[in-house]
Amino acid sequence: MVEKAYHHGDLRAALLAAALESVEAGEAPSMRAVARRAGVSPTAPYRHFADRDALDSALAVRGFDELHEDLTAALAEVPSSAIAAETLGALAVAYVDFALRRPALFRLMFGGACDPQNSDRVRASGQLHELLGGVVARLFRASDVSSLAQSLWALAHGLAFLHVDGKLRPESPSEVEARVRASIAAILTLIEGAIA
Amino acid sequence: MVEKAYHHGDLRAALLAAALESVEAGEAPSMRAVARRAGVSPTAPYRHFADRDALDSALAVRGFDELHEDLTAALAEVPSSAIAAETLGALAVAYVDFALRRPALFRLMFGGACDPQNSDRVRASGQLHELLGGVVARLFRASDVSSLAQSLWALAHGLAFLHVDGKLRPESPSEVEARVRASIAAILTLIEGAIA
DNA sequence: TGTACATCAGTGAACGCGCGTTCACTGATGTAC
DNA sequence: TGTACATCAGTGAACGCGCGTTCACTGATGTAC
Repeated sequence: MVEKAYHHGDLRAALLAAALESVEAGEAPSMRAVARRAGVSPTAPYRHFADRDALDSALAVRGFDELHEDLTAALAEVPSSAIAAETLGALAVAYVDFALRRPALFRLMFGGACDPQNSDRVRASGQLHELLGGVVARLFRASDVSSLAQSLWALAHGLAFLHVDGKLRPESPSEVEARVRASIAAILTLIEGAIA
Repeated sequence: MVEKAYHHGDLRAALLAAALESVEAGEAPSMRAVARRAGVSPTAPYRHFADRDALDSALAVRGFDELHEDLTAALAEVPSSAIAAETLGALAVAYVDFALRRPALFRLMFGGACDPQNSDRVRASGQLHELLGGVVARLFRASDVSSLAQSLWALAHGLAFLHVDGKLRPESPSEVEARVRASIAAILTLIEGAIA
């Protein structure tokens, strides 16, 4: 699986991949565990990540980037003539879907345990802010757009977390998917009714 | 601070209190750390908790119980003539408030890391389900109440988590409080408009 | 094309740490007579 | 009330573990001449 050579080629990428496997397997992505998984000596990661925190941050950044891509892709599939509910629904579904596909990564991104100073991380999560804020601003010309954007993000975020944590009635993946859509529809329909 | 005596009196309670301090201080509530904080030998906790997991679960149960109390209290202060938005707003504010006052406990409760089999824990989080479901059922006579309840819970939960994780623009505690109210109001007003 | 050397990526031994958990123990408490 | 004894809560030494991190190292790569 791992190309064995003294110089690995792209160990940094391999380590990140290993860390992702680690984290999705429910293990903490420790420096040593990640090195082990990548088939490399325990201290090799230090050539690519200053310390444990840097590894965590790099993982989180990757998560934010992927989530951003997913949301962008979801947005691209919505026809520009779509009403707000359709657009927001698509975004929310993509958001929850990401969390369900990558539960541990999602938790790591939002777990808050690791340092919020890391600049890449700030940038990556900032992109999310912009994307969401932009969409809401485009859809609603209300005065307090930021508060509405916050609420909508929170709705998707809460659905994601509750499902990831299994705090809702246990269901099969496809049922979960359907339920999420139903929940989103429930609120979005009400909102649409008020706006239209 | 700690009454020094061979027989402690209520070491279990003291350990739980120490664990809460631990967790709110940002440390992991390890068996040893908790014992240390309670001024007791490293193995004393084993008289009261089978293992590390039992400690975690006990903490989570306590968290769920406290949150349930907070929500019940918030509900009691809402006049019975209140419209849905007022009732739900009060609940959501109490929910977010709990998360902000006890961020680490909140994360522990919903972090999902520890075992979901624990029966006390299932009971404690079940009580939350009932409370929320009951309120929503009372307020709305809609057909799919469970999906709506889920959405509303998710909204509060998402707001709580985003604030706890500092994913929203950093703000002073009082500003956070105001913003939460504003966000809730933003959506609830729309819902009210659709229903009234 | 060939050699000398600097650079750099990965090694492996070693450190000290806090952890969870076990064990045989001991001191305090409470109950039976 | 007083003594004997069972019960139980807390002790402290000890174990093995994986971790983060350091260090001096070595083998591969690439560049200058």
